[in-house]
Amino acid sequence: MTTEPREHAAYDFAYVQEKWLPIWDKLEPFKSGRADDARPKKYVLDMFPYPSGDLHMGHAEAYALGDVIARYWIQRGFNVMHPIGWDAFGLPAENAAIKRNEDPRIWTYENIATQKASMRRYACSFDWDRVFNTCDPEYYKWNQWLFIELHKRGLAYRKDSAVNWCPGCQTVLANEQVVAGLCERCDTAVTKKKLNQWYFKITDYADRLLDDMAQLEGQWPDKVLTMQRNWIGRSQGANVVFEIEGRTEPVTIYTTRPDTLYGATFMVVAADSPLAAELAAGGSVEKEFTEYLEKIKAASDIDRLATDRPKSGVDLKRFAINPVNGEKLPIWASDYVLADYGTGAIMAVPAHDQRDLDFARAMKLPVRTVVETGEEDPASSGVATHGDGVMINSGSLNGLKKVEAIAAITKELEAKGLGKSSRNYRLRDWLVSRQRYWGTPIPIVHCDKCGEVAVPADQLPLTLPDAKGLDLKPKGQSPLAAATDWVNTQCPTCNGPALRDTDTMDTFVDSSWYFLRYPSSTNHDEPFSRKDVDTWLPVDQYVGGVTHAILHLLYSRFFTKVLHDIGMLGFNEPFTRLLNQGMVVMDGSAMSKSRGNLVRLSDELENHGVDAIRLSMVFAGPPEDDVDWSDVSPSGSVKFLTRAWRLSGDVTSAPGVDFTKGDLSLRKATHKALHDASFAVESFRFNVAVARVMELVNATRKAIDSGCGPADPAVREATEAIAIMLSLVAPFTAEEMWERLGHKPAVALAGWPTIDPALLVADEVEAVVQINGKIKERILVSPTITDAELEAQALAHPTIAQELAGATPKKVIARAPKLVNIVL
RNA sequence: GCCCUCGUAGCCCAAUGGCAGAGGCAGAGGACUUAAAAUCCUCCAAGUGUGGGUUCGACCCCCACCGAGGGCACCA
Repeated sequence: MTTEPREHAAYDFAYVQEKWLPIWDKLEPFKSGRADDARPKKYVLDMFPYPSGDLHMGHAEAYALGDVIARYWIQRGFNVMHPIGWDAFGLPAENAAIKRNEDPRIWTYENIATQKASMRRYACSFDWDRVFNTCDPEYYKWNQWLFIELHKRGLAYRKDSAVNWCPGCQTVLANEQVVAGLCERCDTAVTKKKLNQWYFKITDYADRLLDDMAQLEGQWPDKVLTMQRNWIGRSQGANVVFEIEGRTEPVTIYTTRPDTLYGATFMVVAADSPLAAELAAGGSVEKEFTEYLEKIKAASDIDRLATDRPKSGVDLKRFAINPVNGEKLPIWASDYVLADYGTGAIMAVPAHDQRDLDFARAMKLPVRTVVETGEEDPASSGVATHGDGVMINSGSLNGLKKVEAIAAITKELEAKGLGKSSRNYRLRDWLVSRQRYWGTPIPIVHCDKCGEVAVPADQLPLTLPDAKGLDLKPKGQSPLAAATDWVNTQCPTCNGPALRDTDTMDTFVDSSWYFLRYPSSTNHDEPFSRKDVDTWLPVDQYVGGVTHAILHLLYSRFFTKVLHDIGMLGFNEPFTRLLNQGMVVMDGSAMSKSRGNLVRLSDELENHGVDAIRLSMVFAGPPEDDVDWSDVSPSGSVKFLTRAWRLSGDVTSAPGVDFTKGDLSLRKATHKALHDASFAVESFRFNVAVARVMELVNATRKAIDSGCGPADPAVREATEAIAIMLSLVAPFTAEEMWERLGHKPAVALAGWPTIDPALLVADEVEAVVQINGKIKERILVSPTITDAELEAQALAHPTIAQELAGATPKKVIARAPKLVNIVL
């Protein structure tokens, strides 16, 4: 736009936006420093977007918050890297491609261009030199390289397993794509299907993923740490060996309560485990068992997850021998025991485990209490007791407490070779295969002679075949399988005919290490250089939605640890500090087209301007809270920005004027605002920082209109401070103010004003005098007064003396210079 | 069922255990104006979900309950 400035009495945000964007393009204020930069580094990272269309309100909030942090540290003199890229592989592009019958690349790169242009207009302080997209062969080449590194170390492997299967979409689903038992996209009930798939062995890192969280304590939201702990779900217990009648091999069970071993009255094996099938085979129960197995396999996740589901199972008519007392325990098969947790078999102690008790009552099995807790007998109450108590009916354990009994029995079992202390995890290995087109091809060749062979590094990237001619519709097999020219290849080892793996990688692989690539985004020889990561990593501040609290963050932590072990990284946690912003909602619920409460970002920007929208997002409340757009007032933000902008036109002193000659009370307000705003930003209370700027704007307005007047140096000092503070939130307004104040762009690089500590202390402060906690008097005292002096002044005060009426205080608490409390 | 977070003016939100109010929205009145808009000034409001406890002193710490939101969910 080349319109001349209108005669605008009011601040014209549209004009100001068009005016500064090309100037900033030329200045490139946010290029992070290169090798010779002496400033201390800060790596501020926003979670990269998925290019699903243009930016929406959620992006507007996230990037506004990340920008405040990045711009703050730049002003504070740090060499800030604030990069952006696109998480560009994934199903929405594939679905759009199917619908439009074109290559997913077209939709993806168009959307990236759209989002990039919107980010520029939104004045994000990104370093545009470091951009990459995960669907660029130059990027996914390194996914493949990393896959092979994991494969070399046994951390990438294939296995048969029952995976989530959506009959509607004809594809496997990740756990996170199954919402309440339904496919998140088509709402079809998800079933299980046995498939041979690739996994990453994240379970090898379970303990470190848990224990290293100690480093993150206080730096990450507690909520996220708790969620990760629960997700990993480490439990401490013991494996116990039970002999089985008529079977050579004993069966090992896992329990967290070995102390209750004498209370076991039956054993349960997972119905879908090989063990259950073997124990049922050939016996009178085989038919009944097979029917049961068919029934539970047909059950959807919906049924399986129902909380009040009655227990079911089959008596296998076989017996296990309790190692501590030789008792014969009937063995049952049931679906309440999971085949892939622990050993897939449990000892059932109905008195002290609710599930076992429910099962025992349903099947009329005996209940034996072995911990006397003082509560009602579980056999009659139907409520299992979990608490501590005294062991009974337990041979050598009788009389012991829970902890003592666990130690004693574990030791006893270990001595006899019948058991040992053991740990289990809820965390499962990460299923990375996807039967989809738009992802990173798995760089493995299957050869009849040589088995699975990694594609040699010099043949990477293994690029996706052209989408033209491929049917991308989901049909249970990867679309890549149909690209016969691509699939048929030579074995890299024996040069014989071989087939490529046709699956692609989960897109979470792409995002698990992208933050390592930004410092080396143009490196063609390695995924990242050790020198670059040593310079920039770990990420000092990560900003993103809480929706990624578990998966993305857990996977990234896992990758970081693996790369640390390989020797490519010198640290083991990728993100030092984490901020989770809330969502933008409307009238209390998430925005959606179907709900009819969608607010379009482009409309809001059109109506109120970029700065007002950014300000509204930041000022709406604490960043981790949801922003309800019906509660915020963008027009109020416009009003405030206009008010601030007007100050810059009122200042009449010249740039460079000596501030120390300025009005003292306004100077104090300025320095206090700078001090408080710094503190607020550093503790993520951006809304409070904005409130401090508003106060200073009000104080400056008053000083101009009815105080020291526009020519006072303090008015310039205050207005310049306002421009600099506003540059974090409202860059256009701030830049315009900065120019009107007689400075050259860019205000983003002006530097945070130095705070004079002498101006932060008041000459006199008001101290409160309380009697028995009730305020009786306020007195003006020096801020440096001692406790004793304050106490003396308080007691000598006429009002207080009168109140006391000669009574001797029991106690006097003085907290100089704020208050005195006299206790009678 | 288990775990986590949060309840402060009409609304959004502030308050290192020390005067409950910083800021904003909405509302009322006034100045300016022929009038309106814009702008400026002034005013308005809760005793902190409920009940206990610790403390000289509690919005803040502890316990119980009520309410809202979120996470996990047959993990032995």
